[in-house]
Amino acid sequence: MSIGRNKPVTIKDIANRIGVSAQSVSMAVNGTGRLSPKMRAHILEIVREMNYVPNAAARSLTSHKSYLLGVVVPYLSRSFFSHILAGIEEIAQEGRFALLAGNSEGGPDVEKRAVNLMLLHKVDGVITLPEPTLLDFYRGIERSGIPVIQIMQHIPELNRHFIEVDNLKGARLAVEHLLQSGHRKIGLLAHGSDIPTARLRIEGYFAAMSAAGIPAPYAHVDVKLDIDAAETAAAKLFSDHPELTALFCTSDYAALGAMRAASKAGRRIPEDLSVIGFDDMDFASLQVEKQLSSVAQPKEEIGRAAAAMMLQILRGEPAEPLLLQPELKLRASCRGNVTTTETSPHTKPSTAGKFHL
Amino acid sequence: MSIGRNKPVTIKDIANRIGVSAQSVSMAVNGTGRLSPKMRAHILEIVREMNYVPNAAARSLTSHKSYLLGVVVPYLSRSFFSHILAGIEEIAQEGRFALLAGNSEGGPDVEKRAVNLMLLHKVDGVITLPEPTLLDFYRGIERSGIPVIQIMQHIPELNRHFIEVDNLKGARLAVEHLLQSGHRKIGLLAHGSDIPTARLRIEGYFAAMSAAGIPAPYAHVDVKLDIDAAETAAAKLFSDHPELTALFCTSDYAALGAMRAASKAGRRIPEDLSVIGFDDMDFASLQVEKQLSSVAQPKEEIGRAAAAMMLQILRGEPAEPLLLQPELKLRASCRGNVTTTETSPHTKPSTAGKFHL
DNA sequence: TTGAAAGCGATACCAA
DNA sequence: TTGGTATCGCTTTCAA
Repeated sequence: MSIGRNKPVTIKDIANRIGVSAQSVSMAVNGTGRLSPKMRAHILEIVREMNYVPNAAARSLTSHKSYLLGVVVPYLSRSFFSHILAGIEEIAQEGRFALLAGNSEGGPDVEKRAVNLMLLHKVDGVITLPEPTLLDFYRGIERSGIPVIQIMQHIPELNRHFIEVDNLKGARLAVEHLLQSGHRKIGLLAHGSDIPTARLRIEGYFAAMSAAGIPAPYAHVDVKLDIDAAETAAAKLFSDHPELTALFCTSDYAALGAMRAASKAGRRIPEDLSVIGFDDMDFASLQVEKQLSSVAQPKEEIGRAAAAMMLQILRGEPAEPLLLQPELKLRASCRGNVTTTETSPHTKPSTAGKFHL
Repeated sequence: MSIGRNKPVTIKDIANRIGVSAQSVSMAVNGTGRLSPKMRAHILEIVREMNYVPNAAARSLTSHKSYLLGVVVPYLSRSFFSHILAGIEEIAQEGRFALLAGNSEGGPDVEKRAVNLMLLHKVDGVITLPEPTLLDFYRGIERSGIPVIQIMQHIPELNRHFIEVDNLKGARLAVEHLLQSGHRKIGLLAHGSDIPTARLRIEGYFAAMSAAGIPAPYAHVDVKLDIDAAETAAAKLFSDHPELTALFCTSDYAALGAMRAASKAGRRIPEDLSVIGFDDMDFASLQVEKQLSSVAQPKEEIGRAAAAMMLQILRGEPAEPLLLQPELKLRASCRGNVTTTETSPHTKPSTAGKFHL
């Protein structure tokens, strides 16, 4: 066994071996240009035989295409973003693009660092969940010819290349369902009203309530995004408004806090209180008993759509912004609904795989 | 606003502008070689002024270092792997490495495809959760000079570069805790005994039981990795062995199924039955009431350790395999323990961030 | 339809 | 300490 790395086969080696020029080989490998079918086939045969692997760096240098896509999300570790990442990967890989993944840790400076690292690697495009203050930064990137696609939230001044989910609609779906189930005293437990997406969910609640002729805000608390804070706030809400029969929460975390508060206050779910959350986090369906109803965002689909839009743009085709539709997942936490233990598809481990995680 | 991409500044542009040679600039930028401090400072100033960004592809071509790290996991979307990925990213980025993320979808062919894509991009190293049947494939990669680091599970014949978690110890910790809490009738709900890591967890149970002088297997079911299957199996276990007071499950999914079965059978947790799972998935701590005790694997740490080992190897330093220690997280599902609602740190959304996911 | 030659942008090696 | 030059592997442009 040799210690040093054996030099990889280059396009020239192939060319010399067959006795053709380098770019004939290039053309054969890339399926471009005009080449006699016979020649092409022969070259490809030798390519396989000699185990030739093209060098993407060299390609990138001459062709100005790296086949690299950069993706930055606030927290790589969080389930929500990892589902998006997986969606992006699925499509990117089909287009023979590799994925450069970066973590912004929710801060503009780290985000910049992460994207700059990608820029250095000459990514063909960047998919990001952009920090609004980085408008100029991203603008510069687009000006340099690298398309930027925004997901989940977008900077309107930057471009019209974004994929979002209809948060307002999602909230309306949830509240309308509660109304249709006969609830009138529906409270709102909102988190971070300074976050645009959260704002829309709040608006959705108001819209649905006022459409039903119910003066709103009926009972509204705004809390920091924290389960414990939500629990405290919900407890207060319940004692201030004992007549509440339903609660819409703008996040599953908030809903979890609320359910804990309800449980401690001796309010049974769903008999005394129906609860609907937002995001359909894994834990919503993975409760032992009272599985949480939630407005699900099509996470993987967001990723797929973003990647598809990117490929489209890179092909030079125009792209329209996309507003994806959320879906209300009804589970045991709502009165009048099935109480069977349901497992949402994406969290259900396959029975066949070799990995159990 | 110009349509075309304005040509990026190259090292030559800088050199011409100042009147020095190209490699003086290169040296200044990379902090290598000998250069008068004055010169170096001056160059760096101009570099900043002209907004020079090095071209990683060109670098890769000459230096044979791409500063790209490939990471393949079975399922990018799953929380477990995304935490590992985040850990890797953290260290990689500190070393100025970018991350090429790939999804193997639990199958050898996809895994190969994913890694091959990375190879094409000339990654400096590959971190993988390897499919055992790909021994020869990975061997070829190592032979070509690209180090491969294995995480979670490893192919012994490949190399000694792996990071694992002590599954046996984790299981022992759990069962020993149950024993110390006074339990004697401790059941085992195991999943996929064909998976090496699962095997070790089963062994850990046996080891702890026999060390305590309790004939084992006491009550043992082996199920497919599926919550519903686990529930069914657990239900049978409970009716066959009504005397059981505790249950160790080799995964949190199995434990969830068991808790559901217990609930339906009218067995209260933890009064009638203590349950401990494995993996400390997000949903374990994010239960409304009965939070699941679980053996936690240091997911992020696995990633960090893997990346650190990679950097070490790339620096030419030798590396020893690492066996990380699991930690028993005691929660409400065990008798005799605190029943406060606890949120595990990594799943607790920060109160400060702008993102709520 | 194919071949020869010129870069792409950076580093490494050698000479000064 | 600094500058020239070859070269990395491939694509592209231009001739043939």
